[in-house]
Amino acid sequence: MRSEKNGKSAPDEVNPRVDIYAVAKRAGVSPSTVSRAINGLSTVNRRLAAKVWNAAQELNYRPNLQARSLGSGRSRLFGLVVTDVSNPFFPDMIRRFEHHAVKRGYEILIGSLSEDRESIDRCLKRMSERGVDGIAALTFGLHQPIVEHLVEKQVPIVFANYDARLPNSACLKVDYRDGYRQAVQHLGFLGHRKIGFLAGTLDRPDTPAVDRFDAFMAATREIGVEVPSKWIFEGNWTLESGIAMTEKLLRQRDRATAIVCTNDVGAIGVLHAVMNHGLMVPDDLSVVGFDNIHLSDYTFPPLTTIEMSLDQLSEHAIQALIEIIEGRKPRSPHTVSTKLILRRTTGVPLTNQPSVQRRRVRANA
Amino acid sequence: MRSEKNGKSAPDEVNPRVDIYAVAKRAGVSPSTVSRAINGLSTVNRRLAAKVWNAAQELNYRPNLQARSLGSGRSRLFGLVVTDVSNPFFPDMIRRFEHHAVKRGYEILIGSLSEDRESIDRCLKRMSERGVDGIAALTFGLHQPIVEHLVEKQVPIVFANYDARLPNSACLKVDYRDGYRQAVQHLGFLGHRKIGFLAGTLDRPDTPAVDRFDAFMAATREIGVEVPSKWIFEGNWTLESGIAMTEKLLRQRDRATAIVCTNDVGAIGVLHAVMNHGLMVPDDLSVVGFDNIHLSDYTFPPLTTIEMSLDQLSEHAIQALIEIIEGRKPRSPHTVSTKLILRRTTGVPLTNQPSVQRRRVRANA
DNA sequence: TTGAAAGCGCTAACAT
DNA sequence: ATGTTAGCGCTTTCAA
Repeated sequence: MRSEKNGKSAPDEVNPRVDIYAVAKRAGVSPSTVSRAINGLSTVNRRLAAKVWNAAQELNYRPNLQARSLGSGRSRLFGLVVTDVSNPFFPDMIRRFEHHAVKRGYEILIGSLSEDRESIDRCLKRMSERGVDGIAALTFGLHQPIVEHLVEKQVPIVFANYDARLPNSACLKVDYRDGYRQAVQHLGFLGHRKIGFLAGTLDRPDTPAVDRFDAFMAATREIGVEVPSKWIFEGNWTLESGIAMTEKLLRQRDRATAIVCTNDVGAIGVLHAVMNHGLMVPDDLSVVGFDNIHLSDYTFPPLTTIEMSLDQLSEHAIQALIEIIEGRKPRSPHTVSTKLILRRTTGVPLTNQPSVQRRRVRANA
Repeated sequence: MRSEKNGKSAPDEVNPRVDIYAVAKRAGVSPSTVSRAINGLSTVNRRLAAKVWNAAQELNYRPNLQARSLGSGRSRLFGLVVTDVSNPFFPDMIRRFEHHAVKRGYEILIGSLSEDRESIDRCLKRMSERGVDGIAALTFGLHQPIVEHLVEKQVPIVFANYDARLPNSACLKVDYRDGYRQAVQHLGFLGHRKIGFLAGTLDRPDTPAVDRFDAFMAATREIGVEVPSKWIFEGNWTLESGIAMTEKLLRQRDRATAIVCTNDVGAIGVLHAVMNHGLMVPDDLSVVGFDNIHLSDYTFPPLTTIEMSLDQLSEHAIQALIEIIEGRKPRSPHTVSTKLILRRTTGVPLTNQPSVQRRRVRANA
């Protein structure tokens, strides 16, 4: 017998509790019928269902989702695990994911991982205590420790570009190949034959850095363009490494006329370095990014880049999770498409014609 | 009698359910004692508490937070309501908020609002069904409809720069004055007397656009600088309006030598427009942004801007919410500090000396 | 200080 | 198709 629970204010005569019993009473049916009607079970007589809906409306009934979870064993909560790199690309992903989750009736819990084991444990523990129905690990790396942590649990999980080979898991496949193919063919079409690449850290397999690099190499091979190793610059995803690597590029005697990047932030570093040298993009160097982060539309000049569909990524992740939950075998890897976004950082190669610079600046207006 | 609930797999002999009863049994105490020990109630005998903790450890006990919520009436969930403008500043805020919430043992539910009434209703409904313990409305505007929606509920809520005068509400005060004072004094120190302002939409009161504008005007007044209305440009927060307003500025015969902005995105528009005209920042025009969004460090040149502490904002919001929940009267408006971040877009005014342009570009390297 | 037991609001197995 | 009822795992009152 509690007179007043800590949190919610206690119901009284003036403000009686509105639960399924109240609704049931008003609709003249049993609580289970209310539950069934509210949840849209098809086994409910249409007329009764209508009465329930009316009663609920009149009483301004709001289901208590906590209770629902406890009763059903399903929380309608998904965990979204991302890495804590200050990558401007993640926030967008979070928003899209949130959006699609809500559309499907789910809420999401966000977990940011750093590299250390402890942050992973804490995050996964949090999720499990809240009873998430599934986890989307869009970490692009860090798969192994997550898998280890989850191997005994039964919670459904979906990875990006990583096949965990776990019972309740699914794998999303981002089509890097197609994106880089579009970019490289575009450069080839403009007349570039000397194309470089700004890579991320390539020291570990199964990372997006490696996947993207491979995709680029495959694409150049396809159009018969050779990429000597001196034009492959291993950076680390940061603006700074983009700048540093570009300095290196600009110092080379036989330099590439275009550079394709692993990510937009690195590409922006390239832009800075080129400007700092008093050279122009795209005349002196064409550059292509990857991610199509919000700000890539705001660079000077606006960055040509490859976009992966964050909407598809989120939708498919959620779809896959729901399929697992409902016991349907997720059909073949969901694939996430990519496409080239043409802006102003690619053009025909004009090496050794520095005199056009000023004119070009104005032409951009 | 259920043989197996839909969601969680049923416990069996090999994998028995680990709940407080299991822990109680192992520790040789009652379930209530376990509950009390786990929740750190001080009324528990230290030795018993230790036994409980051990038992919990050994069984790898994880509390079920759904059940906890249902029992206690507190969900340990906060709603974070933001506006859906594609403002690069919100993602950062979400991250910081998330971080601090988790530190305090809360999870957050994100809701993005558009202007329309329906999205507000949907969002607030979502939050109330999940039983959030409080809501932080960091919408910077849109206060009124939210208040209307919440006026009958008792859920604690905190606004930014808006005093709702609701029973369970608190107000965070962002110190715009100080930030713009620092910016204006910095410009004054550099020798600027002709300072313009790029405003947001000023059509409604109680918006950050107005607050920031007022702060700027107060600051110029303080140092005895007059700002004629022709140097006040009303934009709408976007890059495009930043560009358009700058075109206008550059066309004026007697033009300002510096422009202070309502936000970074607008300021970046200014940067673009200036470059498009073949002019240089800061020589031809100094510019100051506001927000210190991630990308403002990546512009060319890197943007001098005013930062408001997102950490303080989140921490204070959560603090205020917790104070309300615990019945303590939140002490006077929590204030959020701002500070000028000096980068490369401000310098001494060099109007009518366009010849320095090229040199300057290189000097930035 | 500790234990027993009655809820919290809902779902789902079982019976009808 | 609908009703009855026993939980879901925890908190908290009340009694000891």
